[in-house]
Amino acid sequence: MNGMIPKKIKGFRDIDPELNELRRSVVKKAGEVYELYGFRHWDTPVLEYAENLGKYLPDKETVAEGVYSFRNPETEPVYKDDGSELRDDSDFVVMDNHHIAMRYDLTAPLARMYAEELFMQSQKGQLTTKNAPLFKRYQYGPVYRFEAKLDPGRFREFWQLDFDTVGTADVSADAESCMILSDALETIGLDRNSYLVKVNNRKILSGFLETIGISGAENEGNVLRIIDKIDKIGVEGISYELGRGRKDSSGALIPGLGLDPTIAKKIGGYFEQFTEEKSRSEIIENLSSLNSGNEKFTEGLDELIKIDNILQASGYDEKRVLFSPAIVRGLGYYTGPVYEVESLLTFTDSKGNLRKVGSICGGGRYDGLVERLLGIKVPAAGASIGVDRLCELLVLSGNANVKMDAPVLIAVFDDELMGEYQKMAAELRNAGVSTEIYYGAERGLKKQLGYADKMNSPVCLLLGSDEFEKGIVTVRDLKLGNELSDSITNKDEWKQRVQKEVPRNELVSVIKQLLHH
RNA sequence: GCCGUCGUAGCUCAGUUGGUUAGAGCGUCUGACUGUGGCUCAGAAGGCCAUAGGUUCGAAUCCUAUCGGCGGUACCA
Repeated sequence: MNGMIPKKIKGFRDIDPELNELRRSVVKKAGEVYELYGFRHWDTPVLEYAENLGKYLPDKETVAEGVYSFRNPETEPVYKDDGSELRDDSDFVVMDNHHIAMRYDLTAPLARMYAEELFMQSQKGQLTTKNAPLFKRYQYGPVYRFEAKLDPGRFREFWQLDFDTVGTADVSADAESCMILSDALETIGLDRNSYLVKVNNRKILSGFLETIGISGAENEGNVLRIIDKIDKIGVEGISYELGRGRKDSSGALIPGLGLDPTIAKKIGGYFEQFTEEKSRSEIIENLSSLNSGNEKFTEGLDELIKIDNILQASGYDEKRVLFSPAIVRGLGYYTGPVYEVESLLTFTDSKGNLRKVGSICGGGRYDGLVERLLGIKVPAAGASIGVDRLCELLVLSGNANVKMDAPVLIAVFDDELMGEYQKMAAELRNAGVSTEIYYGAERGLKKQLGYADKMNSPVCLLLGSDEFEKGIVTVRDLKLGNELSDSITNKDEWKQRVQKEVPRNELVSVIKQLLHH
């Protein structure tokens, strides 16, 4: 040992076969839905230059907050904005060990991939917002965040399953995002009543705040961050936090934003109207009546109306997609419609409390993300399923029904017969039956059957010299044995029922029959 | 990060106001059953009571720090 006991890093997990299977089925089913909408599967690397990933660079004050990053062991040229190599006074190319970071989502790498492809064109001025190519892709895989607090379903390494459309400003793409999320979740196996896609528009929020005198990215962000908590602390709670602050249930003091009470009241009053669920048309009506002619607000509202029209035309009612004017989404980069999916499934925790995991998908429109890398505004929209959180939820709520086929186990009695064991195994595998020969060191039959039991093997094959000479195989139906084990009375009789001798040349067909019942 | 709370066998937990040798159930292993798991019976192993200090004649129990879990809060591209 080198000063470290074997253990995994906090927030990282070993994935067992059952969870792997569940995750695989989630990704497969949702991916097929994405493909139905014309998205193609791409992958990008886990590591990226930190500069490309966003503003989260080490060595700045935002340091490593939330990201895993380090220096590239290899030195490479430093580039200027126009893509040419930076040179020092002696005209040598400036080399550096660039900062490298593990991706914290799949959207930033998408922006990099898109921007990388078009960089030269953009430098030559051949690329404009107008002719930026349309690009649709979906992608899944692990992303990494250096989270301080790890809730159930929240990890430092976790999978996301994204789809994005780059190169369109049409909010039809946003409407489609909501439809896709709904379709995907239902294909994965969620009931229509067990989730809700909720939609809002940042332009409406921003416009509203502007009308009451809150503008500028920082002020807006501060307020939005508090509004985002409305689900948790209610309208009253956010009023306090906007103003003087409040004390929470644990007695901790939460500092307020210190806004003028009349402004805080206006904000509270606005959201008060949306605390109960309303139909999309009611919300549109409601928002229209609140519209004082602010440009952003009007634009956002028009987009929402368009989204509603598309959803209606496509047959997505309020059971699937709702408008929810208090949805903010934490991410700073959203510029228009935002959406998230709330799971309504519940589970009981170890203390017997009924719990939810909350949001399982999120997305929205981010018209500025590619611009940061390319200098040209390229509109984009997309969404992501939090695969691991969803899997956790499916397991906890008892909705994870993946079937795992375990292999037939061939018990080993005699090394001399190993050739025969291999031959049986090959025959079964050729017939598509997954088969395993017991290679454990301890060969007591108890051990071997115990292993088969643990692996959940449906069948165990016993072949010793007796059977070999007689040209038979003893086939033990472990699955049937398990079913009968409750009613076991007479051991010998029970053994007779679950075990039979099968002629060697009929083995494959008998096993296939056994497995299919 | 901050506040609170908890930490006793592999797991779930008992453990009296500080008092001798720290318990149970489940699981594991062994045997009854030398080629037959689950049922049954008999037995065994397994603990520096999270770690490190301190208080005390005496600490699983009280105090402090650290680490880990949980809850809340903050942050979340």
